[in-house]
Amino acid sequence: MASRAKATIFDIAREAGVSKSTVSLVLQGSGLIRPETAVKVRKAIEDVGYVYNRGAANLRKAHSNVIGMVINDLTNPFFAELAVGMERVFQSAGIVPFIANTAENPVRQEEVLKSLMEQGVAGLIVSPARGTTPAAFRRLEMAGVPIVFAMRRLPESRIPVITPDNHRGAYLATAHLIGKGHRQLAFFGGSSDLVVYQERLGGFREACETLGIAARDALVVEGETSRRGGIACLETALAMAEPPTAALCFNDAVAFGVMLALRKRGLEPGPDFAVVGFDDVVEAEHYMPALTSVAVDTPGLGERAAHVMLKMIQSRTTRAEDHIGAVNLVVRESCGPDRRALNRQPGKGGPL
Amino acid sequence: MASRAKATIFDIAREAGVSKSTVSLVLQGSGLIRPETAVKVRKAIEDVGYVYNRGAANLRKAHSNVIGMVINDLTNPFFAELAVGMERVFQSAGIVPFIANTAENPVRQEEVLKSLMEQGVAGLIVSPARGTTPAAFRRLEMAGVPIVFAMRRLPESRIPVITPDNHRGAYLATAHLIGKGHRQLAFFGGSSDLVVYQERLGGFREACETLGIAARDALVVEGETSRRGGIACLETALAMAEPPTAALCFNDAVAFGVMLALRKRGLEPGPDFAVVGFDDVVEAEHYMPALTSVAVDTPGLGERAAHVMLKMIQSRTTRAEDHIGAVNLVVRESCGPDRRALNRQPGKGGPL
DNA sequence: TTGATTTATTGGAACGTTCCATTTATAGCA
DNA sequence: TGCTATAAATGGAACGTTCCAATAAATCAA
Repeated sequence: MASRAKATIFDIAREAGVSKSTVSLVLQGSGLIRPETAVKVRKAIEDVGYVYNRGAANLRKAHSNVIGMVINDLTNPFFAELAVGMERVFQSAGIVPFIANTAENPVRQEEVLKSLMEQGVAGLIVSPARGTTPAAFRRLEMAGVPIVFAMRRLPESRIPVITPDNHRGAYLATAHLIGKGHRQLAFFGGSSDLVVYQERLGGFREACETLGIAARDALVVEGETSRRGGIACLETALAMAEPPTAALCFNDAVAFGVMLALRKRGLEPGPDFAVVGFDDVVEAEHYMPALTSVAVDTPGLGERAAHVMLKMIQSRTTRAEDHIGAVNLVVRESCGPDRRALNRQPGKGGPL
Repeated sequence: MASRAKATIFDIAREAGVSKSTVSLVLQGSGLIRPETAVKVRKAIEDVGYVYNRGAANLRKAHSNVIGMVINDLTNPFFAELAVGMERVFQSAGIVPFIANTAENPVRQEEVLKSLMEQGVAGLIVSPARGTTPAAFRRLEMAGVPIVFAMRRLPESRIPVITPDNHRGAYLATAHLIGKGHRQLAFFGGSSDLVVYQERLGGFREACETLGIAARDALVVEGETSRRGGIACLETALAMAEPPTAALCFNDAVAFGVMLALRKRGLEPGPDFAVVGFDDVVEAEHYMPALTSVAVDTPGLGERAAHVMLKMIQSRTTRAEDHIGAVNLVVRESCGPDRRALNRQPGKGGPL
């Protein structure tokens, strides 16, 4: 049974009493071969325990069907959701995407990209690691490999991008906070080396300006994009002379951290301090209290990215349009009105 | 610059004025070539924008350096942690593991496995999808591909397994609950088609028997292994005539769901109903209240699995020993003593 | 100087496919 | 029956590497 040397189409050919070419045709489902012959060959394939050697085939065909997905942080459930969306569409196209993690490390990313290239990928969907330079993709671009960026863009690069409307999302969330009566706002987490950060912060700032919040009342605290970062941000903010009463967080992880830190101080997220997240990961809904967050339809973006990729491969081009995904604010329990605002106008009513 | 046809070692050879064989030697870092020649060749490699064709090489060498990781649920942060651990060791071995997701679907798993085989993987680390039959791996085994199962085992299979000591973990957790004075215990979530479930449930049962809990006071509620499953389990349990006062959950996700459902009913996890999780994912510590859970050192298991894999590849064997990882109970805030027990013996003291 | 050794380099065959150009078999038609 | 048109099957070359055996160049011993 356990034949030592692996079987090739020649073995199948001998077994079935046909030529290697016939076997190859059968393997590719060509309509040129007689049905009975095909049956015979397929039986032989089973019998010898054949496994197709895609490497050898690619050598001749010059294009694989491997699509790589390069992700900067597998640990963030957000990216898992993205991956799931992509897989849905690739699966129905009969292709299996391979995922590789760069752990937010540009050096590691270089290795991953190199490995994927050597493997002869047909295309790449990438959420670039922080600090990536456009040079990292020059090789790929020269080789004509289709690439699409998901969720993150590089400062100056002509590679197509699929991303949510970060600016608008931040604007919506901030407007909501202001509408609740908050006048001292904060933006928590993230740092300016991320384009996404600039976009979200931009939306926050624009909302503040447009809706009459003085610049000095819009506090910006940079920090890690994690629970821990959120905790740190809140500590910093509450230590100030005129602390904010509400915060828009760079992402949900930061928001969770903020809520945690509030609780630790005996404050209740929502009534005592309003917090809004960004991304609306599944946990947001299940948190206590449930987190108000900007929903970006992550799996949907994954699907989009996959479709664009498929189209690029099919039309053998390396260019495509950017896609800016719609966002919407999902209001839950984590942001009540400003208490002081309520005191000022006692008749103004309840939480909604 | 953007040469249409991709460069081969022949192009390099021409550029550098040497033979293809010399180029090949340089590529492999052979000590046989004169340093100056090597330099010349390496320059040519840069100049022509060469990318190594691993497929072609494997055709000759018959063993790739690709290792695949097949995961049943990318969405569960638990598996991301496992992946991270593995990547640590593979990275230092200079190899890039490719991750593929089966979404707990045996059919999808079949496709993934097939694709990986065709790609000529050197080895596979697999957390099999629920309902996998040993037959799914026969092909791989016949081909002599080293396989390691991580976290889950198949009922009857000689493939080596890396798994935490589920039985012991469940025993410890249950004993802890009983030590707190609980007499009506429940086991929430999971279903018996999972070997892991049987192991954990086994530990629970053994602790109950050994420590004097009657079988009729040990309630078992099967359910999804997710937050939602946890919510459902709690509802079911509390609807009973003599509801439990504490539960060991199949995993942390179930535990989170249980805590959520408790809160929804106005009960406080810990004081009103003790809950213990399993796996100790990072969120457990950050939850409110922090979840008591059985820590299994997931990244450590990932590292173990990777090491075993490397060793198998190196010694070209397909056999290895199982590894049962140590576990320990991390006590946090989610399980107080049974209130009724306190009432019975008021002097018995505080939560610990 | 010559032959024996060592050091660097090279050509050719092989790996397992695909695809093109042929060949062979089958059927259709006058 | 012979001839063409169609269908089915085939052999050979090519894809980009690696590895072995062989050659060429440099060094050494006598």
